[in-house]
Amino acid sequence: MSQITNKTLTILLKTSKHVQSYLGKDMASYGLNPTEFVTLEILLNKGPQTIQSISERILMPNSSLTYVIENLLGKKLISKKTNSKDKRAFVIDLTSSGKELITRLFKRHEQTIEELFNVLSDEEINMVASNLKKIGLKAQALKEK
Amino acid sequence: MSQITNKTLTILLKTSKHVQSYLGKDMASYGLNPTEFVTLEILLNKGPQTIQSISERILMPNSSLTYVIENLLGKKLISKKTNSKDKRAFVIDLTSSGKELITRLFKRHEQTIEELFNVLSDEEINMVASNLKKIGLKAQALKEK
DNA sequence: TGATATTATTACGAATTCGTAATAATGTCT
DNA sequence: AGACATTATTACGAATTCGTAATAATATCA
Repeated sequence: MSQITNKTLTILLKTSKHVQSYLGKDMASYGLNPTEFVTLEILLNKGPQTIQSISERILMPNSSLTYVIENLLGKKLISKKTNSKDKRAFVIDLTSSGKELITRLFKRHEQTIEELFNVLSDEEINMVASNLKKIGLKAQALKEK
Repeated sequence: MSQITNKTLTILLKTSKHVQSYLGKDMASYGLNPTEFVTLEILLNKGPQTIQSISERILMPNSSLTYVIENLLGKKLISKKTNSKDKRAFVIDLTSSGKELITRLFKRHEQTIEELFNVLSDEEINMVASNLKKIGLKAQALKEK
């Protein structure tokens, strides 16, 4: 039993690395690194967010995210405004050029992902997703205890 | 269609992060970081290796691996000897204390992984492994072209 | 043998991520 | 209001990883 779990773990981590490496290369051709890309993607699909909220979504400490936010601000792709409701937090949002960029790139990105997953049937994709999700939740639970 | 692939991609990357984070915490309690651990694991299970060979197995540039090797040498867990057959390459091997350590830790590590995967049946684990492998190979192929 | 390509390693600067502590605003409870 | 906990952010040093170029030994081949 431990043979297959260890092997599966290795495959999981390697696959993830290969995929990240491939997508990273794609994103680099847009002038963005993977973290910058997902940050913009979240702002596009989920709307304006606080830094804290983004950091939870992408599983990155907010101290690290600061660096990403600064770069995106430097590129004028996002804005950072004070929130009248809660003066502790800033609200991050896409600028118009940021929105234009990520909208365009996200379409290309989706095609890239489709190409990646077309080695599997829809049913297989769903099964992989649900099983991976179980493992992810277990890992999360184990870590916190 | 693109909905499920994008969602599955997110799950894959998140799961991988959760798992790495959990295992990383476990390894840190042994005084090793994940890269150091897998390096020792490879030496244990695959025998003595050149730096080049290790770097290919763990998908890390050898320029990065140098840093890892230096740390492991500093901890006296590995040795680095010249190879009479090919004077370009050094051969990395476990020291006796390194072998003792990784043998002990690997047993604990296997139990940890089993606990992680026991949310799935053996059949499901095998299915996840084979499907992920297909995606990994596709990503690798796409990246190289 | 001499020229050239290949392989393995190293050097090194830069990018990225992390962890811990400090700061400021807010919420809670008496 | 005052004491205390919580939340969001920032500061900052350190760890880790990457990419590119340089070096040295070896292999190949005319």
